[in-house]
Amino acid sequence: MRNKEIAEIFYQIADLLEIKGELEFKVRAYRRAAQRIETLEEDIEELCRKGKLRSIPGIGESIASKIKELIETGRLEYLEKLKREVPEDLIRLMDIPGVGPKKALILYKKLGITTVEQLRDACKKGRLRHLEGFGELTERNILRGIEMLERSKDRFLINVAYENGYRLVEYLKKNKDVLSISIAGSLRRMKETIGDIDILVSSLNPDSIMEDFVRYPDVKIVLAKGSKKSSVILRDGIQVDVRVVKPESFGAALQYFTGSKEHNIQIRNIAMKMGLKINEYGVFRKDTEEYIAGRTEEEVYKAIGLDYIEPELRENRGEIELAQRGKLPEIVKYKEVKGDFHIHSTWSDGTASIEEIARRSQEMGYEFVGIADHSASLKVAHGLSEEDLLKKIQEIRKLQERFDVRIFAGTECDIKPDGSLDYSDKILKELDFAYAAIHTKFKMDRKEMTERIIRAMENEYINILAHPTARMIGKREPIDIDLEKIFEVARETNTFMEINAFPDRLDLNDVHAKMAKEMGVKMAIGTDSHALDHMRFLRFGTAMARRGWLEKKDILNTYDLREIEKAFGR
DNA sequence: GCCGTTTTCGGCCCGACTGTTTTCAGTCG
Repeated sequence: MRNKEIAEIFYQIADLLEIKGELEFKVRAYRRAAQRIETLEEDIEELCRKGKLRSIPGIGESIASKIKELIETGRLEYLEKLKREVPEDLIRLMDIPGVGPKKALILYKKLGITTVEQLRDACKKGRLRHLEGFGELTERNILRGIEMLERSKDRFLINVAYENGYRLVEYLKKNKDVLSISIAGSLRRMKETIGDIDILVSSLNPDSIMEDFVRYPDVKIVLAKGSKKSSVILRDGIQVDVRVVKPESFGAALQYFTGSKEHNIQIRNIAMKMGLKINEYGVFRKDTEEYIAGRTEEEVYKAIGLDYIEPELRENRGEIELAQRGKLPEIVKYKEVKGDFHIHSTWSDGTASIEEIARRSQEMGYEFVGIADHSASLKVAHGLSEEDLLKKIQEIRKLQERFDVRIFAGTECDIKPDGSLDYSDKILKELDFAYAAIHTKFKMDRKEMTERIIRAMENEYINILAHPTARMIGKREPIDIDLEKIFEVARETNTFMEINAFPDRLDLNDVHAKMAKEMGVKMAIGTDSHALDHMRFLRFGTAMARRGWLEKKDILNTYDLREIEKAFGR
């Protein structure tokens, strides 16, 4: 059984226990264990065999024996028993915003409701309003919640959240009562997908901020409006929460609302052991309630003896321990990424000419730009014949005379099912660099697919493996490959792994990038732009690199031109 | 259910908003 499957089962147990009204901390213990398992790097079956389950924090005697039972028998009597007591379907009701364990249980006990459909029907017929703790408004809210759930099943891609978030920040900044303002939450941490947007403001006049916020032209529905917190849904369907705090609490609140939750729990534990208390208003002495810090985040971290931790690192993946010892990595800065390797032009399926791309690159302050169009066999994307590729190289050489930005002539060469390449060595050699990429036959078995990719990487003219797992967020599962093996070969052959910055790819992702770095593999960021407008996605690739703890030296895009040319080895 | 530099028992992060109440439970993050 995979880690994720086992984690799912413990999440399920937590939900069922919660509906049953079990002790809150027991529920939390199961959730914590599930989360640990989900984010575990080692294979849980392996740990189980070695009898090391108990070494996972949050897993004690009881949960360890349940894991063992699951792995050995494929089922869990405890879960079966729970399901006999509480209908499994009730869990789904808790997905509806506004319905928690208590309401779910009442709905089941009083009206026999177990499914979302039944609940929708009961709301429409006005059957909920007579229940204790429910009213007509509750019915309407639940109906709206169901609608929203169905509409927003998927989280939002980072670019959607990023653009909406920063546009709104610019709008709010015009209010003269805004003293400081920042994005918080998962968007500030630059997670690959975003549930909702959090914005934090410091002001002495919160009502003025909230008035402006709910009047923002893109607001579709106002969900809540108070002087400390308000929530709306924007036209794009994404929810935005704005919170207003006093200036002396801004840093503490920013730290609190940036999360992640797991990171903050750790932070609070450290504070607790020091006799301190951290909440969104500041750091306080536990006994006297004396205010110690809170105006800036730096202050908050310093108060508990930690170096400042960049938002992208705040996932409780070991950053706190390193911050305590002053050993945090110096992660790559956004401005250190000096160009983009992966841009499609009108020669294949891009919408901009090479000249336009070069001009835009210069405007963006790039030192280099890589043009990487599709290869011949990818007919749907107008892949270039070898003949046309030579013409394209000529065009680039000519354009180069008129531009300061270095234009690298490249390709995104298809890897055929047998691992051979779409272009001959003779023509690959003429280019400045070459990507290899999988665009066909995604469903090969693990061994075959891994060998296919390795064979391509072993070609001396291939420099970068494009979007290594080929996943598309919300659309396509990653291909089945042995990443560890691929990273080993990458290190041996000096092949760079791409961090594809296109918002629905983000491939390698943060976890894979971290793993690659730890194995000594270098990476290259590319946007996979098919239009000039896509070129600003570069930031999302850098974000994945930062989330993967990558430093400047790990990323080809930060090298000097000489070093890049040397790395390409032509 | 888990855990331990104050604890093998008694804590476990904690506050805001909503809708229902008429002082608070439920939900959320």
